[in-house]
Amino acid sequence: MAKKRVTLADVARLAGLSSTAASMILTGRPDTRLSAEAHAKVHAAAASLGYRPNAAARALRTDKSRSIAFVSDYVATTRFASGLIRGALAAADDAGHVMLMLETGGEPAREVQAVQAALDRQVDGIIFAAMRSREVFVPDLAIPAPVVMLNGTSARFATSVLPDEYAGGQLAVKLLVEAGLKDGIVLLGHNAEEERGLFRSEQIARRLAGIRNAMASHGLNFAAELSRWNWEPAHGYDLVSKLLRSERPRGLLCLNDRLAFGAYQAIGEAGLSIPGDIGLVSFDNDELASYLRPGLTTIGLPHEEMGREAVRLLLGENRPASETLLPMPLLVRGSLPSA
Amino acid sequence: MAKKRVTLADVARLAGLSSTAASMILTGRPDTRLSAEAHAKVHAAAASLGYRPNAAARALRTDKSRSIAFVSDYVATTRFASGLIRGALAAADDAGHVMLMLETGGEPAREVQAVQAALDRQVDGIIFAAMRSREVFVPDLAIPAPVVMLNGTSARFATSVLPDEYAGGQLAVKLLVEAGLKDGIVLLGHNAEEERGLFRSEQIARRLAGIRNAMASHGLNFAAELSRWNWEPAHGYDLVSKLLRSERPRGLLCLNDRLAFGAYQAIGEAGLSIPGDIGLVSFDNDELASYLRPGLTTIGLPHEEMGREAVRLLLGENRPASETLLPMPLLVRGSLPSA
DNA sequence: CTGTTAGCGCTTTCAT
DNA sequence: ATGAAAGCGCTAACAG
Repeated sequence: MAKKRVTLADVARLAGLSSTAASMILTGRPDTRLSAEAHAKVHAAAASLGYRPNAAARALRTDKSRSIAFVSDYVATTRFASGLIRGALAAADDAGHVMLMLETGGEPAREVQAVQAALDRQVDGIIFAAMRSREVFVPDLAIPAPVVMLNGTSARFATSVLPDEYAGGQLAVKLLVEAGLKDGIVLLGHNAEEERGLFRSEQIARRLAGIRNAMASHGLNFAAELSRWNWEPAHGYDLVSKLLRSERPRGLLCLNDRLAFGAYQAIGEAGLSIPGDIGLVSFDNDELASYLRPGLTTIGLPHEEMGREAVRLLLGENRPASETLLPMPLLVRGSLPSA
Repeated sequence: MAKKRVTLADVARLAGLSSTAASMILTGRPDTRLSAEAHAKVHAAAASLGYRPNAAARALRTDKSRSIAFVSDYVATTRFASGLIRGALAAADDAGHVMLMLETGGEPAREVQAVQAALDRQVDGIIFAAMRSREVFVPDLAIPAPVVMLNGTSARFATSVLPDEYAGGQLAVKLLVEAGLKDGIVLLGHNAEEERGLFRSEQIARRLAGIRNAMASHGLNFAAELSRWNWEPAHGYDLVSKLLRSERPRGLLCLNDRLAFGAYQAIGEAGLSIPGDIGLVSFDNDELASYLRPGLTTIGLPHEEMGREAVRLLLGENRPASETLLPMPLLVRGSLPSA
C-alpha cells in the first residue's frame, strides 16, 4: 500500500507546532519572528519526513502556480531553434518554475486551445515563440497573465525578444569587405527588384536592411542578386550552378546556411575552391555549417540567450513595452579568405 | 480592474442549481440522472459566462492534474529527436493532458530536482526520455506515478518504447544485397575486433546484431570495418579518404548519416561517383540526408511515433512490463544503385 | 432527481 | 512569539 503523501500538518505535528508556524517558516517569510528553535524543529521535521509542498494546494490558495507556458507554432523544427526551449527551460528552472510546452502548428484553433489549457493551469505567464518566424500570433482571448513574444512580434503584446538582425546584416557585409572582397559580391536569397518590399519575415527584412545599409556605406553594390522563395540547399545549388556558367563572383553573401550548402556543392562541381576562388558568409549557424569543408563562416542566432531572456522578462518585475534585441554571434570558420 | 475569474458557483447560481449539479453535469458523470433541462441550463450558463474550471482546485480535490512530465537528458539536441517531443505533445493533447518539459543534462542531481518538481505538481505520469541514448537513468526516488522510458531503458522501470534496431540493422544489409552489392561492403562506424562487446549504446548493439545476423544469413563478410568513437562527418571523411587510397569498396554501410556525410565528401574528392562507383546506406534520416547529392538512402528513427506511443502507454490502463519496439522507416533516395 | 456538507493542503488574517 | 479559523474552487458522500 502506498504511503499517504506527507502534508504540512504532519510536519507541524512532528515539530510540535501549528501548521501556521510551519508554513511561515518553510516559505521563509521574512517579517515574522518565530524562535530560532522553532525554525530548527520545523526544518528538521520537514527533512525527516521528506516533506514536499503540494503545488495544487498552494496554487489554489495563492493564485500562483510557479509554472509558465511556452506556446510555439512548432517545437524545435530546426535543430538550432531548440536553443530557444533550452534557454527558456534553464531560466525557468533558475526561477523555480516549471515549463508547460504547447504546440499549435500555427493554427488559430489550436492556439486558442493551448492558451486556455495554460490558463486553466493558472500559469504565471506565457511565452509565444515563433520557430518559423513568418507566423503571426492571434490568440484573441483575454489573457490575465504576463506575455512575452519570443523570436516574433505581435500587435497585442509589445514585449518581445528578437535577434538583432539589422546589426547582423551589417556584420556580414563588414566581414566580406575586411576579407578584401568588395567587387563581385553576389547576394543569395533575395532579389530587390523581383521582391520589392516582400520578405519572408519581418526579421529577414531587417537583416536585409542592415546588409543594404552597410553596402551603401561602403559605396558597394551587389554584382547580382539571386533568389528563390525557398531557402533549401537544392535552390542554392541551382542558382549558383547557373550563375557560374556565365560569371565568376568573388564573394557570396548567403541569407542562410542551407543556401550556402547548395552553393558549396555547385562551387565544388565547377572545380572552384573556397575560399581561394570564392568566399562565403552566411546566416544561422546551422549544424551543417561546421560539417562543410572548409567550415562555413556564419552569423548565428542567439537562440539560447533569447529563450533565457524571454523568461527573465516574463518573470521579472518590469517588462519593457518594446523589443529586446540580442546580438547575433559570429562563427568564424574557413569560408572567407584571411587577407 | 481585472474581473474575477468565473467559478463553478457562478455558473450554478446563474443556472439556478446547486454547484454539485453543475459539477456533475459539466464533468459529464454518466451515472447521475439530472433532468435534460438542468443540463441545458448549466451548459448555457457556463458558456455565457465563459466558465473554465480551475485546474488547481480540481487537482487538489481529485489528485489528478491532467498533466504529465517529459524528463529528458537533453532537449531536442539533434533536430530529428525533437520528433519525440512532438509526438508526445500530440498524444498528451489528444488525452486532454498538458506536458511539463524538464531537462536534466543527464546529471543525477538535476534529475532528482526535475522529478521532484514534477511530483510536486501532481503529474499523472512521467516519461524519461534519452536523446543521447547512451545515458542511463537513476532517479532513485519513490515515484508514486506511472513511468515509461522513451528511447532508453532502465532497470527500475521496465515499460519502454524503443526503435526496432535489430530489424533496422537487418534491413540495411538487405538493401545492399538487393542493390547487387555483396562483395566489397565496408562497415563504417564500428570494428568488431577493436571494440569487442563495446557499444555506444544498447541500441547500437542491437543495430549491429541485426546487421551481423543478416550478413551471416547471406553468407557475407565485410571487406573492412572502420571505426572512430565519434560519429561526426570529419571522422567519416578521414576514414573513407584513407580507405580509398588503397581499396575500392563497392558499398558502404554507415552507422549514421553524419559518417555518411563525411564519406560523401571523401568519395567526391576521390573523383568517384555515388551510386555508380560506391553505394551507401545509412541510419538516422538526419536532415542532412536529403540535402546530399544524390540523396542519401537511410533508415530513420520513428521518433514521432515513439513519443506518441510512450504517452499512450503512460496514460493507458495496461502498461506492458516490457519493451515496445517500433519499426524504423526506410527512406529510399539515390545513394544505392537500382540494379 | 437534487442539495447540503465536508474536506483536499495550503496560506493568511486576526486573536491571543 | 504563536495558534485558531477561514477559505481558495472544486468534487464526493450522504441526505432529502
